[in-house]
Amino acid sequence: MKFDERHLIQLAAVVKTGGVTEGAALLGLAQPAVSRTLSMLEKRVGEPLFVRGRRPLQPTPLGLSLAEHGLVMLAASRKASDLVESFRVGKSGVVRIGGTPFFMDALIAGLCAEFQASHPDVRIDQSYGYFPDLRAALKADQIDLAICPIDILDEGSGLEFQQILPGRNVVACRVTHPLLLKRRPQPSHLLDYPWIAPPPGSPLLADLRALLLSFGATEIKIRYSGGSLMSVINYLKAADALTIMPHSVVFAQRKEKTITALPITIPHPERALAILTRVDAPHSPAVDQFAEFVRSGFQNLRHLIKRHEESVIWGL
Amino acid sequence: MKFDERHLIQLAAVVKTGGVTEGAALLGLAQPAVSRTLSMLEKRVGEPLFVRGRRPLQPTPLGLSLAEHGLVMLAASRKASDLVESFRVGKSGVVRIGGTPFFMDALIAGLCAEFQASHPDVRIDQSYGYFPDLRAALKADQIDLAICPIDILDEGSGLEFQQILPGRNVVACRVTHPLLLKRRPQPSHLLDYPWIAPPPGSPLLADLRALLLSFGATEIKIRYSGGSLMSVINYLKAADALTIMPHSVVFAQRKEKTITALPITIPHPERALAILTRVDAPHSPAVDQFAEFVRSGFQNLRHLIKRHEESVIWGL
DNA sequence: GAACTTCATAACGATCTGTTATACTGACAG
DNA sequence: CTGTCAGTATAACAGATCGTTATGAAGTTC
Repeated sequence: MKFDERHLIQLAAVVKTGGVTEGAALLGLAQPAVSRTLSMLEKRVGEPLFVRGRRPLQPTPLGLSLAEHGLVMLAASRKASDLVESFRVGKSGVVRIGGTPFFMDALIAGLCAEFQASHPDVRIDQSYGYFPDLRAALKADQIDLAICPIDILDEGSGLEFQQILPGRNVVACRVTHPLLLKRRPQPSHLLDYPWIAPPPGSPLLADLRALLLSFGATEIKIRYSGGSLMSVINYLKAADALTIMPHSVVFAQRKEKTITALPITIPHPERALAILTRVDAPHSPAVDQFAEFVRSGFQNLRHLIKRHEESVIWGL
Repeated sequence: MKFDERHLIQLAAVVKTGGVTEGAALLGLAQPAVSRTLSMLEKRVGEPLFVRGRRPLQPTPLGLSLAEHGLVMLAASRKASDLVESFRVGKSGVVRIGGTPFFMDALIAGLCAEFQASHPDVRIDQSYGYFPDLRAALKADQIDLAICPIDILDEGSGLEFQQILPGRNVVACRVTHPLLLKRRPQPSHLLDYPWIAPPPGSPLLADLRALLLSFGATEIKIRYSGGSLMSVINYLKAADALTIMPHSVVFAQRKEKTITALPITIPHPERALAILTRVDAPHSPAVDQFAEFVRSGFQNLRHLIKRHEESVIWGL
């Protein structure tokens, strides 16, 4: 006995509403269509599904049981419809993002949480990597979106770059670092302290090498490397070490009052934080929504940084 | 976005099996039918449901989510089919039985349990009543089956009677009753003990009156009445009282060694225990199965009683 | 018992389904 | 690189089914 699922749904509607006419209305059908379905079902099943001549229409036990299954289908069908609707406006789906560890940990994770306040049914799968990996992952359709610093000369055939934050590095240290007591710390002083190197593969690592060499270091004294942001921060909290970090990452930690940036200007890398997407990516509303959210989030961040620095200047 | 449920089921089958061809086979369809459904779905939804050119066919997140709903429907559909199959052979459904209290309590309840060992999905709704109520309940389609003693002259227009046990009453007492010590108790002795009367409405009540009067009682000394079987048994356990009961009911209690029948013959009532059904009752396999089970159960009981009495005689 | 509501049936056009036949595409081997 | 192979998409068609309107039958209510 194989059923047409639609028939069971019609049965369920009739049982639920207690009448053929009402059941038909519930499904947006004309009454005779449903009536015919019921007759057909009873003939196929060979058992009465309703007690005839009773109003409100009373189902037999078998009719009732069958209707329950129909109701399950009706609910599933409705859910499927809702799913597509919410997917269309970006309210459901999956967003697979990849990015460099520091940015992800310091900035993106929090943004994800904020995003899901308004998009609770969007799942976010996060992964880590540096530009070459991320580019490959994008092209292999393993991620929808990459957030990473790119050199202005990086070529991304088939990729779209959207710059969201200018590249700007600072030297980070704990808030009790002795160098912060000097009115105008000199680059040469920096070489007196142990250094933490960013993980291999990070563009920051190259920045650090260039920086230290420009300060006249003959050899680079690395005490610790390879840790994630949390490791680096915890290390910094416990020692007068120094490291190089994107300004925005240090800025995002300002509330914690554990690390800060030395008031010393170092060269801008020719680089910018960007959102990378495939130009031929399959359209996904949730991804679009998330990307837009990240863009506006970083725009706010830029303003915050600007105001923060102005207040510091005025505060001087 | 309204879906044809069948389409979602086809989608689910394809996702589940990992291929259009296999999915079609799972549903007993040709491959092009399913292929067309998928194209149509993608066009309607406006989003890709599968990553093209991948084998095994890989669904997009949206495709996967939709397929899950389809799977729910497929499962519900299968369950509905199974339900009808099991209903057809009487393995599921509802059986509404009514009967006289003593028989129901002593014999039928246990039979119900035995029946459900082989028919676990059949629900049994039990209610109590005497012949007039049961006949009315049958005609009003409130019960499917009545089990009660009927007078041979009861007319049951529109009802079918199936006799399952001849009428035979005994005088019941506790196993320690003093009358059991007498070799051949005389009817007159019976009047020396207090009597329990069956509930009003029970045909046993009339039997009791007739019996006592035939023994020469001028007035009927009733000490207790109206209780269910359990009450009567518990009363009997605690006093040297007597009562009248169907032999089968006393017999069913033999294992308990609490009550027994006095070895004294009393007149057969012109009555028999029967299964009553409406002749125009809607066909219900579960009811048929149950009725057949009850019939065979009582046939066994008859044999048991016969063998038991033979052994008692040989034992003498 | 009359008015009213609800359900069943009939007839019909449009749609959709499932089929077979066939062309296309990606995967794999030599 | 190319031929083969399995799997998928497309085309065309016959038949079933759906949903509709119109109308008759049955039941409920006052």
